[in-house]
Amino acid sequence: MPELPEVETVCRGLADALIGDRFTRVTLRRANLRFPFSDGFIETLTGRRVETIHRRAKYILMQMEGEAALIGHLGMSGSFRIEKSPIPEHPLDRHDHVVFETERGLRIRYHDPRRFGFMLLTERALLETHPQLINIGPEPLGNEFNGPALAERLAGRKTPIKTALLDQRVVAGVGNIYACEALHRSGISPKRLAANVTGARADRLAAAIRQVLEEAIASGGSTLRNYSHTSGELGYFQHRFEVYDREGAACTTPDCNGVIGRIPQAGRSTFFCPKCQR
DNA sequence: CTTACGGCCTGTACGC
DNA sequence: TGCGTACAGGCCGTAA
Repeated sequence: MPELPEVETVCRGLADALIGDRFTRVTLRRANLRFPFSDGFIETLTGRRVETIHRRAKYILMQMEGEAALIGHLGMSGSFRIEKSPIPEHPLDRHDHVVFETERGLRIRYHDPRRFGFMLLTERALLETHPQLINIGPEPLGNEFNGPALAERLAGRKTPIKTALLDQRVVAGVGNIYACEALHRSGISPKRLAANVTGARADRLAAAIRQVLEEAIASGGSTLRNYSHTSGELGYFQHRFEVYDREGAACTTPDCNGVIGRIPQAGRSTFFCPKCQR
């Protein structure tokens, strides 16, 4: 489920709640998610204070007091819930795989039915060069991300632009929804050869990627208020999509009158307007 | 190096 | 009601 905006919202919510707090108990309710939990996972985190929480692409990076750091990923179905005290209506269920309890009395649970998410321990000095992160492309909300930077990453790529946008080496954090949305907003066909997105088109696409992500983050933050529902669940919020999951509906582009279509690309659904996306 | 594809999991929506 | 199929916001390992 989560793409960059949702992960950003989760990070802010976790940061608001956890920075400066200390884990008093860490419980693993199974031995693995996508990957086995690192050796010493519980021992390394228990008793440690949380110093920083950041996002890189769709990864959650948590630096702990001392030399340890935690790399987390929500996969397709991961979420966190923060509870200030146990809520009777929300007992742990079979998909609550990790539970953190803190000195300030919080209980944070990680819930992930499909278990495509993961949590890995590393050393903070190795965060930048961790195999999971080393090949990730530029952050789309960063100062250095623009049309020329995007075009450079797309050069020589013989896949459709939609498929290329999902490659995290091209640009960090874009997933299926926002790839579709950004292409629609910039009027570019998802089928266009990636290497042919250059010049003004690349400028428009880079700007559109930045815009849709920023709007989604703003929407998430305001919807959740302090980045969490009253239930304490982080990261799930509804943003208005122009094309995603709108097959058969009218295109929202002014004076277009097209109908949103859906095609498979690289095993994923692409939603687009065949009329105004070229 | 890039690209294509199967696989990992569970849950849900839908057609019969 | 049940059963089968398709699909779901991600990414990894392997093969070509």
